[in-house]
Amino acid sequence: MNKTKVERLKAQGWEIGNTADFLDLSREEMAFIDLKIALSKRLKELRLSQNISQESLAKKIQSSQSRIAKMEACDSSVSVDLILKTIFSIGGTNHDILEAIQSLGN
Amino acid sequence: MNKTKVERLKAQGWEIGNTADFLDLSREEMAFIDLKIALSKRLKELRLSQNISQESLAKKIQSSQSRIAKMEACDSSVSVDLILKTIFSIGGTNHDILEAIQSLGN
DNA sequence: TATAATTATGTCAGAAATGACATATTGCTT
DNA sequence: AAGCAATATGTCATTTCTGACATAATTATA
Repeated sequence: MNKTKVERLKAQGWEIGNTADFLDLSREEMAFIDLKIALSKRLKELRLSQNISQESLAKKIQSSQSRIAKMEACDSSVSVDLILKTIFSIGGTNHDILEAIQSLGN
Repeated sequence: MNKTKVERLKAQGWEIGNTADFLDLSREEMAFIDLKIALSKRLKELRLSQNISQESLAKKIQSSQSRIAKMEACDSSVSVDLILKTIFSIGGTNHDILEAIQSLGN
């Protein structure tokens, strides 16, 4: 554990070869990934606050447990669209989205 | 092209408001579309504020004029991912995203 | 400890999004 | 009005995302 951000991103499939590449990540690429991570965290918080398993949430939105897991892990194979739809489906509101983005600062 | 009815109407400035039920749109579908529309509007505002054509923006992000047009029209064939990436690419920040969402109220 | 429940990871066929292109439409300047 | 730049709309081959499934790893509970 205690992975660096680079390692976490790499583990999730983001194309980051080394530190140099990491530094080469443009501001806009970084902003997008940070936003996506914030949303996936908020999704997990919402689910846990309702004591719902990934499996039952998956059924609720007609998806699968593995895809929920990937959403919450901010896997590169999931879209922001899917994360947002899921947040709304679990009862989240614009306020949740706002808070998630505000947590990023700037 | 097959946009959804609500997206076409909304994009053209129709006030859908609370009559979503006749279109069978659930609360979460509505929330998602409203958010997407707000982001696409903000993208257009950002581009216009910089006096940039869709064509030159397209080159900047290695896309095409038609796709920029579809983003700004909130076409159903474009993802929120693409809209967000484009907003950041044109110089937008989290603050722009926040403002767009806040404009939705609630 | 075991063993059940939950979550994580890998894969893949089908579905959806993408850039590109053609062409239509609008808006602007003379 | 004509001509031109900008934007809108439609289509399509390729790329990417998705649900589903298997199974591994983790966590909870007996």
